[in-house]
Amino acid sequence: MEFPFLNDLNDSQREAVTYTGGPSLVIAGAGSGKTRVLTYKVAYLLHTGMHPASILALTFTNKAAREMKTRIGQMVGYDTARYLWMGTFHSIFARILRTEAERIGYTHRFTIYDTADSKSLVKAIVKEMQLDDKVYKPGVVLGRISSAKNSLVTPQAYAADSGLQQSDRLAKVPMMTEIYTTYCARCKQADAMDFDDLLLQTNLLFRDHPDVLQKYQSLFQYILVDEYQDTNFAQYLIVKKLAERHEKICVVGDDAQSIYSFRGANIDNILTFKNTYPSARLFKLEQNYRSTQTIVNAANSLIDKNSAQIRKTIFSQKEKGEPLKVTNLYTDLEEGTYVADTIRSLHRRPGYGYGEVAVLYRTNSQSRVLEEALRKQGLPYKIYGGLSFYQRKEIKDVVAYFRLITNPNDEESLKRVINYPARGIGDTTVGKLLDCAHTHGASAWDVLTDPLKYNLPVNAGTAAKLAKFRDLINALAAQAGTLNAYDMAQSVIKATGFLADTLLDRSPESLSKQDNVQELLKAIHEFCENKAAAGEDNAYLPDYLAEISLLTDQDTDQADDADRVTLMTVHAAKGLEFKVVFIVGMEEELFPSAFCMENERDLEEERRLFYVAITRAEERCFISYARQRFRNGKMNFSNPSRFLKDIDPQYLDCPQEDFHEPPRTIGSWDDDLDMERLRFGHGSFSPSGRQPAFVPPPAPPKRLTKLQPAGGNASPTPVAYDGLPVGAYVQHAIFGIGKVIETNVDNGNAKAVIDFGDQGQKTLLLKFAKLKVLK
DNA sequence: GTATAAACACTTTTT
DNA sequence: GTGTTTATAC
Repeated sequence: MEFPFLNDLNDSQREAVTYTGGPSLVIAGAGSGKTRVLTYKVAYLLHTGMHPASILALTFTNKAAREMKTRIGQMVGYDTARYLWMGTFHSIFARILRTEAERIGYTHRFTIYDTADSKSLVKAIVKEMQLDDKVYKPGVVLGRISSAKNSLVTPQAYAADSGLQQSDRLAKVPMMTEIYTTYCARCKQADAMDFDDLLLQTNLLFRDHPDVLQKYQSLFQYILVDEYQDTNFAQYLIVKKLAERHEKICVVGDDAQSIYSFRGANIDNILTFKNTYPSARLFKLEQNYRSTQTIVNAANSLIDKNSAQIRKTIFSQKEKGEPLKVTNLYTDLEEGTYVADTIRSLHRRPGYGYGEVAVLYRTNSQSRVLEEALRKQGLPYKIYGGLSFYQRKEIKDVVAYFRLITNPNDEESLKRVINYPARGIGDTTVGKLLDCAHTHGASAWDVLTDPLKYNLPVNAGTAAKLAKFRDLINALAAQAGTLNAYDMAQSVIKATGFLADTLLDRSPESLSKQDNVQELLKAIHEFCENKAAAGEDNAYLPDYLAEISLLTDQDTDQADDADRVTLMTVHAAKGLEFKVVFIVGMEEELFPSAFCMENERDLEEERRLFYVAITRAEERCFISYARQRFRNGKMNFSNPSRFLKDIDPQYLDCPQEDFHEPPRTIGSWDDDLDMERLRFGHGSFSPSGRQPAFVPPPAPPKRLTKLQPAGGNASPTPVAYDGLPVGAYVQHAIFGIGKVIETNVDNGNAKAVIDFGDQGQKTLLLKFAKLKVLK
């Protein structure tokens, strides 16, 4: 029987889908139908008679896996699709690790530490070792541990590596080896793996247990990897080992969209795929179905400035489209107003619903001003990023109980809940407990189980409190084998006193906590029902935990189909598309980020990030930058991003200035003037969205002639106005060009009467008006 | 052992 | 400007 779906594909897509002879690399340009190729390829493999359980398809997000699974299910039937090994790297290998856990000294119920747990553990270790946590910053230390794990460097290897040792000495953190060693020992003691362990331990498992490797090698007849440009060394090696036998592997990705190197992703994996698999075929998907020709061409001209890449010619056959509009604003606040105004004006046209619009920024902190600007004008929006559901304190607390019940050795969970709700077990006692455990090489739970054996130095009252807590957890653990996850969850929040504690007060925070916990219970209920519906007997607490510990905010987004503007970071936007895209904050030290400007490699990644941002747009792309911006509580002055110069100007619409002007010096006279303009100018110029959307913003301050002395301290001294002679021509942002009729000082404020021709005569306060004097 | 205030630090973050 | 952590008093 002929595979019925081939007609849905273009030539290059079809070639990529039907080639199953050996390793293949599919370079999928932005918007070129990458997911389509992956899903069709899986369907095609099934069509050729391959069993679903012998296909391994790896993605980076649960969402991607879920969507692909759904689409394949629609093509070949859910009863087939459900047997596919399709999921994130982490979830697939967590599953394999649970099966094989005993081989590497873990139990199948091991806990997965999230980043907060890992950080807390590092912090505790640094403190115990009496090191300065200003020097050994937990985040930095964890980063080094994470890179080590992603490069498959175990603590022993770390100690033996002179390069790493020297690097640590240079970074003034010579105790890294000891911290790393202790960190791993503690995780093991707690029967816990962090995110990186899921990949590292899989590698160790395959390295040290050839029979296990062989088992999975023969199980997986075909391996597919999505977003291959984002794989790190640990992922690369797992895939390589698994594929070693049949070399039936297809990886899909786009080197131009590699933006996760800070998480260990190595772009070389995709760039040098041919070295790993010399017989590999290369397929390029170069037709972009998403964006206008102008957007595609602009993005091409940008990415062309990068040196490390696989050359390709992305093209679009859609309409030519409008140029990318670049806009210069004075301040971040005005940028917000500009975005809101433009969205509103677009929205008046049919086909431009709010849901078609996204505002993308480099850092989450930029969202505030934008949010306020949109809210001020009553525009509906949704923000991605920030605290996810599972990172909220109350949820983490409840989940910590679940974790502790499932795995009492889970020290991070124990620390979290042993005194929450308050049971009179304070820091001192917990400190003694942990200290005692660590000196005896036991887990905290071991000590709790038999305090006398370990000589825990506490008085009788404290000992009783500890015993009570221990009995509570034990009692719940005993129930966990018989009750399903939902019944258990209810039992937990009652028995632990959690419910009573949150119900106690009626403060708004407490009410919101209750809501969130109810939400959690609802989710657990759904989980149990789904399992029951599928006829599976794995709806117990550990099963639920195994599922959620690898879930993140991306997965919890409510089916929110309300028509809202989307606000998110460029990173979060990867893989998405919008009719209209705003890219804001295109400024030096922000985009590219100040942290990425030192070496060319990082800079190229930032350029790819900009590329990702532009290629999210289907029809219109608006790029803006501000001259000054609040950052970290301070006002900062900035220059336009160097990346703006990388785009071929023929695709841009930027009338008001070129961004080739030399860098401005901070604290110059101009900037003082700017500060003044910001403070006063704002109220008169960005009122409630009166400004028409496409009015060119005021000219850059650089070209301003002095209109008033830099008496910025707002003293009541009369302000001179000798810089503005009667008869001079000036330009105003809204009224246009006008002639000065007269100037005067009224109540210490310099004023000018200006004739704007058909706009009429206006009396303007010079300190409010942004006037450009024309020569 | 717990509640307050000052001190602090702050890119991006698929898991 | 915001949220988190640590120091201090209760």
